[in-house]
Amino acid sequence: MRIGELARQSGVSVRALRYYEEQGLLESTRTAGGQREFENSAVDRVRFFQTLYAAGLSSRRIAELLPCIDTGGTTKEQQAMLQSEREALAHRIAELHEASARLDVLITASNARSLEAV
Amino acid sequence: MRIGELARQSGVSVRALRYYEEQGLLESTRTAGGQREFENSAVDRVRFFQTLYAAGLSSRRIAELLPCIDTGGTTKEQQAMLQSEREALAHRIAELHEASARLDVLITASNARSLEAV
DNA sequence: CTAGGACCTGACGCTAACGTCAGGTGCAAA
DNA sequence: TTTGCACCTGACGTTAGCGTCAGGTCCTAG
Repeated sequence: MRIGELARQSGVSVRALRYYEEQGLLESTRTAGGQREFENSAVDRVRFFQTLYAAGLSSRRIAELLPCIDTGGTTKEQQAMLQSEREALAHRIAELHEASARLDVLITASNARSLEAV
Repeated sequence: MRIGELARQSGVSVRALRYYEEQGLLESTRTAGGQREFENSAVDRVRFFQTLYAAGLSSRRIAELLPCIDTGGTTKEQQAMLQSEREALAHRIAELHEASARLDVLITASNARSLEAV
């Protein structure tokens, strides 16, 4: 499929797709006229990137993890990278929980005052 | 305390502290010579900011939430803001879990292959 | 064959959260 | 009083992840 179709199906902009390719995250063949041609599997791949981006990974980091993603992470180094990334994610999740808890304190404190007023 | 001391105690750079003040997140008095003077409570405040930053909030967003933080969020709008922010956090946490799960699949798949080799 | 929408390659623009000078002042110790 | 480190105010630099022209080509329907 061409880039516009991939953009529609994966829900990102054409510009973003070209950027991903530039960063080495996506591959494509070219038509005789020089237009990009993507595999159908690129749709899932791009969606996966979105998930990783949402989780706070950078393009560079995703590119580093790509061999693990494509080959399944066979070497020890790749295993270690996946592990450390998962730990980093766990750390980030904990931070979010912390922030959420802090907000909860504010919310419930305010509710308490509202109740006092009654 | 002065800005360098605050930086040390809160673990952020002097530049960052000036930036926070510029964004309306921090207040300070000035000495006769024009140097910033901070309350001791600023240390916790800055650490709280770090927590919120880590959770993905922007300076602007934190500034919007400040009235809730300082007064405890009394008005309905403030309550609504805190609630919606907490929901946004929950959403982000879910995204992180999703990403973590995707990584797990890769890791365990690889382990499975390692076992096959045995 | 032609219109015109999709695509191409630069290349500059943008925002956030600071980093990093530069050039000058405050302040506390000796 | 003289160091000399801490602090001050600009103001430009940096990075990521695209957005957005500009100017030109491809492709396909009619």
